[in-house]
Amino acid sequence: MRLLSVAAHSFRVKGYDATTTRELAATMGLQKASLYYYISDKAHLLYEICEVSLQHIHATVEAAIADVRHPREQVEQVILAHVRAMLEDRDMHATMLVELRALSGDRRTNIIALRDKYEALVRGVIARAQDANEIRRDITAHDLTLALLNLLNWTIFWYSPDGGRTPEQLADEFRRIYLFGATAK
Amino acid sequence: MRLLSVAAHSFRVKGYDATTTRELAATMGLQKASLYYYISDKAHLLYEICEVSLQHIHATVEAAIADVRHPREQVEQVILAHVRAMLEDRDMHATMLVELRALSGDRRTNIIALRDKYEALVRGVIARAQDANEIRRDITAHDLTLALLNLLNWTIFWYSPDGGRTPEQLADEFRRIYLFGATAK
DNA sequence: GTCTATAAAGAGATAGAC
DNA sequence: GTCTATCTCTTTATAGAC
Repeated sequence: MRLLSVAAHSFRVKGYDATTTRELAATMGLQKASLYYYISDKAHLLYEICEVSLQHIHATVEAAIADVRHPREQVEQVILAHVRAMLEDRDMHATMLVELRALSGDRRTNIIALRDKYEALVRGVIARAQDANEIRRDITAHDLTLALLNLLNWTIFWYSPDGGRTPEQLADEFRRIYLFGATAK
Repeated sequence: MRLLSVAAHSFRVKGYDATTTRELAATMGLQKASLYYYISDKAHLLYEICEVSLQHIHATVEAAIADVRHPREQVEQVILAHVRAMLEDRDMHATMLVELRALSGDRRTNIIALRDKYEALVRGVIARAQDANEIRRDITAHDLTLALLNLLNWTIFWYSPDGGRTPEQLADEFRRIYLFGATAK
């Protein structure tokens, strides 16, 4: 639905609270009241954005590792797929990352559950690579996962497609830094 | 000033726009009108929080590397000082990181300048370590800096002091991952 | 599906007394 | 410094016609 994209764009640039239903309606070429034919309330838009975002990332990363046997190669595919998915739709994913706190009640609970499920997917990949002795074991899979998501997620706030680098090039830099470190030659 | 801490806390938890001056006044034990004895407008609070946050991080990191000669040790000190400073006052620094977009005009310009100045400080450390061949040169100092700040900054959104780990322990994990990678043994 | 009109509540900020 | 009272504007959301 196009309304979701319009909302995601405004939510990323101005924030959820600072975006008014009037603006969204104007961008869609509608009157404010007409929005309520499509949505029950403003928070519903945010909820759907977060849901679509997390489901998309989960499915993309899951598909990327499906046919990969080697544990360390799985880690590499997670990095590439995650960066690609995020940067392909910055509006959606940046909104999900930053505006979750604006949700409340069941909506919030559901989105947090989806986020935890995705984290568990990544953590599983890391843990299996540790079992195969391909990833260091002096740091828990939990912390290695948080560090990886730190490294990848923040990118969405400074990346610009006009910067001359593709998501794939950036993902490869992150792959080298994450796996081999900044001191590697 | 205590008002700044109260505001920073609400801004981090609920967001700048979702926090009302009425709430801030109530938390301070004042009437809404009394706030305006201390501030000119609501955005002034956000501006001061961002300013104090960035000045504090800059000063802390600068002090941490002042007496360190060895280039790679400087990088290590940046990691430790940055993580320590951030986690010592999560309210202030998380607000600065997320709510900058709510500022406009000169206020926004000034804060972005402070942020750029801090990034330049870190980039200088990385670049000198590259010159000394202590840090890999197949990735630009610019990108190595962004990757490092990615890794460190996002932490503030999931770190809890109740989690059983100190900022120093986390900083050491980040140091190992950033310098030597997740595959190091 | 989309409109006009409007209800109902909440927001930031100011005036002026004490 | 802090108060009460209030202004003015903006917000989300609904009613009901077409």
